[in-house]
Order: sequence, then C-alpha cells, then structure tokens
Amino acid sequence: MLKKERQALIIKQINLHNKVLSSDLSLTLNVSEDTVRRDLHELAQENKIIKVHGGALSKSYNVTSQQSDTYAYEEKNIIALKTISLIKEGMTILTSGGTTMRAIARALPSNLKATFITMSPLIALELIEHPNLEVILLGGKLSNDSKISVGGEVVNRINEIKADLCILGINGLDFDGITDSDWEIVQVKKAIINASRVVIASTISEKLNSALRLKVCNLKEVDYLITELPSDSPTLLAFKEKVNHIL
Amino acid sequence: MLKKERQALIIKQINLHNKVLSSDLSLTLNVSEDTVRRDLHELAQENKIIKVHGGALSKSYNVTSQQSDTYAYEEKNIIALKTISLIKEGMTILTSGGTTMRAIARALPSNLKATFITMSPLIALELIEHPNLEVILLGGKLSNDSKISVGGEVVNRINEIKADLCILGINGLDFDGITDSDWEIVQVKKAIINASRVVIASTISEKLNSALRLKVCNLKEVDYLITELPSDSPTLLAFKEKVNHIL
DNA sequence: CAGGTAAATGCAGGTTTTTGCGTTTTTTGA
DNA sequence: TCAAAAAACGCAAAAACCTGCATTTACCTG
Repeated sequence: MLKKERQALIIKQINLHNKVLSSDLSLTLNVSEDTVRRDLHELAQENKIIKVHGGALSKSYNVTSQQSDTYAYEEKNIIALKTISLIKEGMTILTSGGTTMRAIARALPSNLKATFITMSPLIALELIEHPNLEVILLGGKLSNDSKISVGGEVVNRINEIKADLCILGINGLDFDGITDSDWEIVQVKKAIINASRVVIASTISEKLNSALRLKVCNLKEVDYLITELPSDSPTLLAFKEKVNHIL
Repeated sequence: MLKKERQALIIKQINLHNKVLSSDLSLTLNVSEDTVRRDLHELAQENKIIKVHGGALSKSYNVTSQQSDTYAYEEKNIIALKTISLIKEGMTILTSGGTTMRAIARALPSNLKATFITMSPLIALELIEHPNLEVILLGGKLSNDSKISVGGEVVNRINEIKADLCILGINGLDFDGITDSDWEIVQVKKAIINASRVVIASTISEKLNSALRLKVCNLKEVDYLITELPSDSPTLLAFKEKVNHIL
C-alpha cells in the first residue's frame, strides 16, 4: 500500500469517527504502530488533523474559525434541497453570494450539467468542485466585507446576460419587498433580477419580516420564495398573495 | 509499444483502480521501472495524475478542499518574505495563482496600501483579508483544475492594464525559460508579463531545471528570480547571467 | 540513401524514503 | 509515586528514486 493512500484512509477514518487510535490503525492498515505514528505526525504538521496522545482527532472537531458558515446549518440545508429541485439540466443560473447560496452550491448533485454565473469568488470555488458545471466568475473590484465583485463593470456584464434562473440570497424581506444594507450590492442584485427569467429568493425564515435601508425589488418580482419552513407555515401565510410560489 | 500508448494504458489503470504501483506497471507493460517512473513523472507534470513514492494516484483521489497548500510550507514562507520586500506602497501588482502566491498573499503586512489584480479567486480571497488593499478580481470562465479565470476575456482585460509589478507562480523553469503545461494558463501568463514593468518569478527550487511542454517566456524577461535558497547557492549560480536579479 | 540529430530506453551507481525494530524517554491514570 | 502505554530516537535494510551514460530506434535532411 502506498503511503499517501494510507494517509488518505486515515483522514477518511478521522472524518468518519472524529478520532482514531494509533493501535487500531496499526491493525486495520497492517503496518507497525511506528508507521502510523509517523503518518499521524505528518498529517498533523500539514494541519490536516490534530495529533494527541494515543491517536488523532478531527480538526473541525474543535475549530472555531469558521462557524459563521455553519450557522443555521440544518435550515440552510433544507433550503438548499428545495432550491435545487428547481434547477434543471442545461440551465444558465445567475447567483449572488451569501452563506445560504454556499450551502446550495455544496449540495448540488455532482452529475448536474449547467452553467452558473456568479460574482462571488467563494461560491465560484464551491461550484467548480462539481466537474460537470461550467462556472463563469464575474470580475471587478472586490468588496471588502461582502467579498463579492461590485461596481459598474459587474452590472454592465450582468446586463449582457439572459439567464434562466437567478438565486438570490436575502438579507431583508418583508411585505414591501427585498431590502439590503449595502448600496453596491443592491445595484448588483437589481441587475441580476433584471437579467433572469425566473427569480428565486432563498432565505432562512429568521430574515423574513425584517427590512433594511435600501430597496432591491418588490415581492411581485419574486417567482419563488424558499425558506426552511413547510410551505403552509403560518409565518409564510401572509406572503402567499404577494409571491407567485412558496416552497 | 509506443510511449503514448503506454501512457494511455497507465491512465486507464489509474482511472480504474485509483492508483498504480511502479513495480506492477513494470511487469504488465514489460518495460523497466525507470521507464515507468519517467512516464509517471511526465503524466504528473501534465497534471493528469499525482505522483507519489512507489507509484501514482488518481487526481480525484482525495480532493478534500485544501490539502496541498501546505506542501513545502517553510520554503514558501521564505519566498513570500523575499517577494514582499520588493513590494512598495501604492504599487499596482498583477498576480497569477498557485500555492506559492497564496503564501505570499497571506504573509503581506497588514498596513500595506496597494492594488492587486488577479485572476485567481483563491488569491483574491486571501488578499481581501488585508483591509488596506484594493483587490481587483478578473472574471471569466473558471478553469476546472487550475481554479483561475481563463479565456480571451481575461487576456483582453489584462492587456488594458499597466502594472508596476507582476508576481508569477512558476511550474517549470530552466535555462530556456519559463514553461507550463496548460495552454490557457500560458496565454494568461504571457499577458501578465506583457502588462507589467517588472516581472518577478517566485518558485521553490524544486521546480528549477524542469521544463514543461509549453513555453511562457525567456529568462531575460524575468527581472527577479526568487527561491527559498540563498542567492549564492550553487543551484542558482547558473541562472546568474540569464536573470537580472536573483534573491 | 548516408549521415546526422533527437527521442526513447535500459543500466550502473549513488542517494533518498520508507519502514520496522530495539532502546530510551515521556505521558497517563490509578 | 509507579507501572503501563505511547512516543521519540537511532539504526539498518529494503525499496524507490535520481543522474549520467551508452545503446537503440526513429526521424530528418541534403
């Protein structure tokens, strides 16, 4: 067995069980404990696992760095699955940034063939992991806090596109429409909506009934409102008449 | 048996089993292990397989998000510091992708004010963490394996730029110049070099004296060659007359 | 077609990696 | 505090690797 192969198996074990024992690995891999220890040591040096006395632990097990993108993890996963049900083979899809969108990108089926256009480098990198997708990244000046490309160039470019679908991450949504707090982002979102035949607004229910400073669009421009709640939830009832479809 | 034919068989084997052993291949193909090794080496340089001690692995074998970005960590950090010493306040800097470039991006002083232009979303995201930098991300079709924007649009855009500096990640460099294995990337790199007053080539010494299929530029176009080695190292001696400055 | 050039391959050697095994040191838990 | 488990250290053998070189083969070119 190749060394790298063995180390990959160790990583797999750790991701599965969140921990491994040197003695266990020695048995299952048929190598001496010394070799296992050396492997664990190497992987630890490469920052892939956490070495402890007797074995090793998964890194994510006690890492605090990126909890923001797992905030409301369950909810966002439900939203992702609902949103994905609207995506069909061969579509051209415009998307903005946001952690909800990231959950969607991650949950896409790997055999899906489609074209995604996005101004978020983060989303683009998630999407490119799916080998059958074509990913177009819109460039421009990167916004420091939202981490997406903004500016006239992006808006111009979006205006040249006609997409089948757009998936909008939402920061504020109430009866009066969709709102946001950053002027540049609002411009981009307006352009996206304009360039797409069908508009999907995906958001956790927490953001419903909250309004921010700047208006993006009216609810009647939204074709689908997707939240983690069942479509007959009382929270959503009030939106029924304003939005075309609620999932 | 033809060389190409043999290499095709190797690829087939790897796709089938996710790995191959040099010794196995030597037997089944009826050639010496040296020849197998040379084949594997070539395929690895062309980015088709991953060469490891004892054989090779399929590229998709363990695509956990960020495994190889700590390879040669120490070396890359030295390179980063040397490279940074050439960056001055207010400069406009063009950069490609690559893990060495990523190490540089991470090591930048946080008070540096400068404009960075890149076609790599990964690098862009690293750079944007530095609050005083302006980051321009060049968009386009994302290349599946190199994870940078490629295509005519990117090249066109680069041609509109005049930068003070470009920092080139290197895949192959010998007396005859800088080489790479992907046609699209070569186009982008050529454009970058053309658009910059000063060209820096940063690479770990491992990649010196290795040549890939496609030529990017001659050494005389390179102003600074930066490696982790001290500038009077014998390995670098031979490059002294070809490159303007060696750090 | 002769002669020259370049590519491909195998081989000899020296070097580096990998691995297991004693031995010694450190950690852990009672 | 002590003994068992785990880790670290040093060593040696085997496997894999690299480098340079010689041989063969294919490919030009006049």
